[in-house]
Amino acid sequence: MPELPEVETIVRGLTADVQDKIIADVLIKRKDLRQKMPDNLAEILINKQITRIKRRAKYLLFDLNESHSLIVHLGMSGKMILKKKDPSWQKNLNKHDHIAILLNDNNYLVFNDPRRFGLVDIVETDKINDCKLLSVLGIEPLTKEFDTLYLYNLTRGFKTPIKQFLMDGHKVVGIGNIYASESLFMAKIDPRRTATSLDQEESDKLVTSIKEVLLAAIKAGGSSLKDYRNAADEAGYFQHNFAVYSRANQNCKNCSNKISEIRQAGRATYFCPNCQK
DNA sequence: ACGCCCACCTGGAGGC
DNA sequence: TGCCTCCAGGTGGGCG
Repeated sequence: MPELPEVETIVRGLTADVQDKIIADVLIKRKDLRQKMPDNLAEILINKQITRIKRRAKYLLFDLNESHSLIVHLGMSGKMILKKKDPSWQKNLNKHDHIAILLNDNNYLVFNDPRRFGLVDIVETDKINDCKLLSVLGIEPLTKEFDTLYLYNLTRGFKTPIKQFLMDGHKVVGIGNIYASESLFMAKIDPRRTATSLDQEESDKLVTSIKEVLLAAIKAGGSSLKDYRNAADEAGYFQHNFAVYSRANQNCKNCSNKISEIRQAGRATYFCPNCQK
């Protein structure tokens, strides 16, 4: 569920209230997520200060005393929510709350993930870029390095459809099923086109569109289709601005033709066959 | 290496 | 009410 804008919204939401706090206690209820939590996770976390909260791709990163970094991925259904102080915090956890982190102001962070496609891991901060999860990641789309020529060169030789290419985190990170459809609509590019078929002009439009769509979604606090919530447990509202996603058979906002829904690699894709070539 | 398919897991929605 | 099928913001492993 959460793509780059949703994770970024959580990072921004947590920063003011969580940065510089010290971890006072940790309760782990369930370790068997997509990847099993390390056995020594709680003992590493306790008494560490959360010095910085960052995002890389769709990962939340919590730097701890410049020694370790806590890595959290929300998968499809994960939430990371800051809850107000509660003397019975350990007893009042909900179903699918897998780990709770008590801070020294007695507020506590809860990671909830019904489908358990997410994960929680801990690595030494100076080795974070070499760790298995992060070392394979592609470029951040909101950096200046991600420009027309970068995308043009990156796509050379790839016959996979451009929509699937955009969703491949080994190439470009953060773009999931919603923002891939939205970006391609804005760039007027057919999602079924092969990646390598894009010329420089189209690469330019696509780079611009990706950045615009992601920034607009961050500004709107992310998209909440069903269960996405920010750090304060509130819904985002970018879903009201979708041009094509989940709008099958509705009118295109440009030309008023019907929006099409197709399946690509098992995922729904939405596009306007009239506008997108 | 690339491109494709599948699995992982739970819950909500809709059909009958 | 209940049962069944399909669907969902992600990702990596395994195959040819």
